[in-house]
Amino acid sequence: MSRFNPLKADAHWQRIWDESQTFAARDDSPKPKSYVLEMFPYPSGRIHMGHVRNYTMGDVLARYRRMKGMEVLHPMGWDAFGMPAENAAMEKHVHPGGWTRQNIATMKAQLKRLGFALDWSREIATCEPDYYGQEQALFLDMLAAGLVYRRESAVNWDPVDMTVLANEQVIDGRGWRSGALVEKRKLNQWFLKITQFADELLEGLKGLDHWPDKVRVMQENWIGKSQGLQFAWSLSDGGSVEVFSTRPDTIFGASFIAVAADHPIAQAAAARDPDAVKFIELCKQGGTTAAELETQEKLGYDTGITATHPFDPAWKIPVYIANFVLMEYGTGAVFGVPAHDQRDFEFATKYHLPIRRVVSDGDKTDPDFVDAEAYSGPGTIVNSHFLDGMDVEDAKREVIIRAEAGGWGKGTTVYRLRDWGVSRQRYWGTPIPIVHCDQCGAVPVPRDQLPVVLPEDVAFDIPGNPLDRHPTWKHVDCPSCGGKAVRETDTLDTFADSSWYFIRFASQPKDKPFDRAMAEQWLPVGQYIGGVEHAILHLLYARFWTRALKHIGMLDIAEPFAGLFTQGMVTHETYKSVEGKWLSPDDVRDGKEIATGQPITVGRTEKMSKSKKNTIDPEPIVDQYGADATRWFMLSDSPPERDLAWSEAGIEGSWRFVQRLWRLVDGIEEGEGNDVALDRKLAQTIAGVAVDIEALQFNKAVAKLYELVNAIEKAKPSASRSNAIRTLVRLVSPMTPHLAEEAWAAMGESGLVANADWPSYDPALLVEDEVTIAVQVNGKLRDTLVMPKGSDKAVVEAAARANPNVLRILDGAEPKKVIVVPDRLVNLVA
RNA sequence: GCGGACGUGGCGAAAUUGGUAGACGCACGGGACUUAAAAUCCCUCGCCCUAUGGGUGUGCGGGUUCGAGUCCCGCCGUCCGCACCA
Repeated sequence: MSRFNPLKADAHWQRIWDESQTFAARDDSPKPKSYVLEMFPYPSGRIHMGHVRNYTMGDVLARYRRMKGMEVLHPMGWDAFGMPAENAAMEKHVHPGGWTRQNIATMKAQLKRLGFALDWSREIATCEPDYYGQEQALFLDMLAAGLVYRRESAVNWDPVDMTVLANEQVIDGRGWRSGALVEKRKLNQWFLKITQFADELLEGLKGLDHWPDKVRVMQENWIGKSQGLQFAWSLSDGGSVEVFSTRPDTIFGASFIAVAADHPIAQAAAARDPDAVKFIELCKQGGTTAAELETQEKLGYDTGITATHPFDPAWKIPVYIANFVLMEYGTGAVFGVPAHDQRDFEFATKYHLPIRRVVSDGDKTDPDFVDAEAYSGPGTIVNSHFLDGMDVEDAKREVIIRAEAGGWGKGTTVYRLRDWGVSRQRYWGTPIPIVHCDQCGAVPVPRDQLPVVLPEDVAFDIPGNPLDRHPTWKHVDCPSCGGKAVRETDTLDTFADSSWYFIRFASQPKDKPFDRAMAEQWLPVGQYIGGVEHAILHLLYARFWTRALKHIGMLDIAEPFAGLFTQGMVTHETYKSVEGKWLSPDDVRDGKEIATGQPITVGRTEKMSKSKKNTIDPEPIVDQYGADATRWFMLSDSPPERDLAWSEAGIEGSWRFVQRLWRLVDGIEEGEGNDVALDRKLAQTIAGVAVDIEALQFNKAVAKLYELVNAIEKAKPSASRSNAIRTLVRLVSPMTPHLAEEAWAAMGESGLVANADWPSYDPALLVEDEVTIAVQVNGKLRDTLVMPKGSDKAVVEAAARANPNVLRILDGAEPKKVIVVPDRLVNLVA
């Protein structure tokens, strides 16, 4: 009996798939279309296990859908712009383009070795002018439609990466890539008007039934919609201050106004009062991490100004500068209602401001609020003149109506979402197709001059943007007046590149970003698979970009990804030497460090990372075990949304299974006669595996296939058995495609198993004719009965009563009650 | 603090949505084959006990039910996201 040799088989079948263009998606196919997409990789150098897991899942689905008769678009490309290329350029003195293209070549070869059913004819790399040039065209389309603007703004400046970051890219006050503390700077920046779509993006989430709730909630929170009243208080210095509140119903509980440290009122106070300056400085020192915010005291500085209550000219409250008010949110000023907001409560307690109850808490209606913390729940409005007796929601409406009627306020919706700042002071990105002219201002590059190509001759010996200091590149004539002008030297945030690549996969004409009809044939992506780390950034930007294109009338697709699946990480044990240094799995054998023979300590199983040295390079694994065993392991054991712990034993197990499959095929004996039990098992497996793959529950599909293999191995030769083996080859082909092709050919089947149909079965076989019925006494299992399916209740009850175990336990007693669940169980209650 | 997910053998996990808990895999142990090893095959495998049986068992404490991993109430713990959001 032979062994399956992946070294030979993998390359052989990969070449055949390649040559016959097996997985090229046909645009003109009459079959129903299906778009399966995994998040395209950044070409960092080599693929890692996370890629293998991600792409294996998508591949199984793509291959399965092909077998089910669908025309599947399953493309691959490269998110090829970005900073690591520039860092490599600085460290290793290579060109970012050369470095990136070399990485792409390496990683493409690695992906090919895993036998993914990808349509490589549609491969795109975002760093090539035929891609980013079309992106520049889209940028200009958005500009023309008023979705792009430029303004000076305080931006998040990453001093290590020397570039601006979007709000989404600042995590706990630090750059998402560099981890450096982000500074505020004023710069002229290009913005995309994502806020114009805030409500659409929020509402659209409701229809995304095939997205994880977690991701929908995260996006919902990020968009952060609040409805309330924006209104003005007139001030004792003759001015006024605009505040925003979601609780206008508590307006009669106001006891102070608080403004942000960089609010104009604070600035004005600073101009006349040195103590105010000191306080503002203090505010700016405050940290922004979770822990710091939690412990940070609410501090205020009384400006001496008072504000007049809009409903009572005689009612004055003080105006404070406060460290907890953010200039970026709402109007940068709030009115404080200590009784019904915990933050205001703490502030009022510290500065001895009145705490007035205006919402009843159960029976408590007393205006003197003496509770230990603020009450923010529902209730009836009290101590509030004309609002008394209303519930909170009615009172909100009433105050808004009166404010609007009185002309001093307006019902408003405020979003946390900010416009998307896309300017990056980097070289390795899509050049922003704009020319700055002293006479004409910012002028779009004419369409016939696109793409604006990145110059190749750049140097990275000093920090900063090489485009900015390039001797010639930026100096051009103004497209409008012909006078001397300079190019925009900022490039687009690379998240722009990944915001529409899935459209370009569906349609990639030379002369435009995409063909509308062609793109609409494939879109939306039916199943998108990737890491949860993109839950906000990439997925929100892509949703926005798609809606922007719809708004412009370029594409009639509202949501780009109908189905989303976020897969778990691949993890591995961590090891430390006696000296406490991280050790790679390669340095460890039998609990000892190979180099020193010293015992090692096994740490937590964690996400594979270079810093903890617990990575496993997929390539040697594929060398040793082949693509199929590697793929099989990626699908086994752990549910795909959870983490998968890589282990030597696990991959060995997968390897054994691949060989077991091969032995079945290799040792196939044509038998006579039917084995109905095996026929049933086969039918159940065909049906069950299909359900599991469709639900992306690969671990369950794997378990069912093991069961079938166990059953076939135990079965005696019969026509059923040889049929089961032939069918098994098709069932495993999405997971272990090389072995399946090899087996398919060995069994004398024609064509490729990749083009075979998913097996069918007789539905009658799914119906068991015998069932095992549990026999319980007082809810405890005492025995089981095997009976014909659909047996009469009375018959089943009689059989249960006659059961020796039951007789012994009942000991002659008559059951008080008998529950018979047809085909499931009998419970005798004594 | 807010939001979300989760908690089942030594480990990864399953359990048709209230009906035989632990399918399937990994590991461990025993055996067969072999001069030996590898490979392969067979058996055992939640825990406890007086063992062809019985008790107990799905983070903890209650509850509903003939019957709870699943439903309800109250806790504890782990992970993830957001956060002075007005």
